[in-house]
Amino acid sequence: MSTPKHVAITNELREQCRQLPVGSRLPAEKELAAHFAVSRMTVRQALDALASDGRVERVPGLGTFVRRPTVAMGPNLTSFSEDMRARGLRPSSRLIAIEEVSATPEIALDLGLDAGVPVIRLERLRFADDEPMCLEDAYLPARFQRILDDADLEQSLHEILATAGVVMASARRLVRAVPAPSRDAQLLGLAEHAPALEIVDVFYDTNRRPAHRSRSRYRHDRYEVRSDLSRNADRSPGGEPDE
Amino acid sequence: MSTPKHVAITNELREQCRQLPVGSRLPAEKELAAHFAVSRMTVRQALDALASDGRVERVPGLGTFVRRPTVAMGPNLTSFSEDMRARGLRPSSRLIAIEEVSATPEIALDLGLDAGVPVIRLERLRFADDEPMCLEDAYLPARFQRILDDADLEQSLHEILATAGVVMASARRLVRAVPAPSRDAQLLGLAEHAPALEIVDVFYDTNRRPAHRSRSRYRHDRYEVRSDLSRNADRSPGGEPDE
DNA sequence: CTACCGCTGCGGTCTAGACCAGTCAAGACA
DNA sequence: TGTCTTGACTGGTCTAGACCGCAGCGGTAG
Repeated sequence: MSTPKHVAITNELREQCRQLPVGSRLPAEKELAAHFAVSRMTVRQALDALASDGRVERVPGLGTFVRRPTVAMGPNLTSFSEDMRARGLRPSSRLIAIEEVSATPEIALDLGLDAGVPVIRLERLRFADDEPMCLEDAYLPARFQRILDDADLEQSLHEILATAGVVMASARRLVRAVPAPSRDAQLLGLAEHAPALEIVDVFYDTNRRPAHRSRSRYRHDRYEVRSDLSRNADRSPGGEPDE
Repeated sequence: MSTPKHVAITNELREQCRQLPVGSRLPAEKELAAHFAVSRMTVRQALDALASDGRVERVPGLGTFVRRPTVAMGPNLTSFSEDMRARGLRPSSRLIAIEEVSATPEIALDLGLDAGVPVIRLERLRFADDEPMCLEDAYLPARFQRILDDADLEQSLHEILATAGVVMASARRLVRAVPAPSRDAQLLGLAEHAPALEIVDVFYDTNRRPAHRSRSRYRHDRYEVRSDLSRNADRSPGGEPDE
């Protein structure tokens, strides 16, 4: 048994959540424990993971409920695929390149690696409703090689990694405007020297380890970033886990 | 006992982490369990919480170590002046226009007014260390007329309003890339048709009333937006999971 | 001296119970 | 009819063990 039971159960339940309607109740912990033939504590570990991912909401005395509304942008971390679906568009991708390259100092810094070590580079043209939306240039640590080897890289990278137990929990984001290089403009269907919205994300997994660094150039006429700001953006050290 | 043991232990250990040097090792789980007179699972629950907060790093076979506190500031609302100072630059402004105009439908919607009512329009060229940084086109409800009459509009608008008791508490932000119109490019010192980073903010005061709507076009080569994303950016009201 | 091997201590996982507090509906009582 | 009690749920907390794989150390064999 290479993967821990609670990880397997987490994945199994995550898949079920995807298919269940929002708001529906999951089986009780005892029932899940019986169904998976494990102890209740193990089921709870899986449910805790789903709850901290925001996919599920646990209500004492009532049950555990599917919570899909992962709604809008704002301070919420979303993958391209989630983002597009939230905007009512159908995401798809075309793989342009996948290769092993040496990490540049910048990439190495973002991924917490030494410069020059091998990393995986992934270039994808991403579509929304079959229209080009952005060109993505992504880098991942070489330790994900096996995961990516078995995966369909025209699917959501975040879902591929999540299935392998690597869940993105936070990200550092940089947004700027750049003139689209002519190759990018051509791929995106833009005029020469049209502006592009460049977003550089460094994603961290649940262990606070950098797991994915991407630079995406979006069509300026098809994409904008929404966010909400507030004066008191502070996380409290208080005991209450919610709110 | 009103607070669960694992919460109390979490708080106790968090305090200890603050005082211990970064990188130092915490006592082993067994020792902590003995010290707090609880089971090891309870200690683990506390340590899991600290680990997911990033205050502690757990290394199998070695121990649990204090991590450097991660700053991870959320999306903070800042005025242009605060923003520039935070980047180590000296903010200044040149007032280009102040006038009373009729609200367009878009402006009226953002400010919660009826289309056509008079609003105050303010156009300012904003500098950082005396170099052009952005061109701001701002709209405010006419009720602020008297406040603005007495103010030096080359200072921070947010500070002027705060002095009059109108404090900005939250904002909705839109970020996109646009080709700079030639007049804007000229004022900003950009080449014709260079990209600009356009940020549209609608600021709300402490009463959740819209108070200020601005569209700023930033030089793409001098400005970028940084932000932190996380998976759990909960929404406030008591939205129950049932339909 | 080096290479290997086993020991010990560490966190990671897992179990099979237990009791608590909250929710809610059904039944008992006024 | 209306209110109260009861009990059968739920998830929340907690225990006292167990075995695993990994890291580091020290001793031993080459």
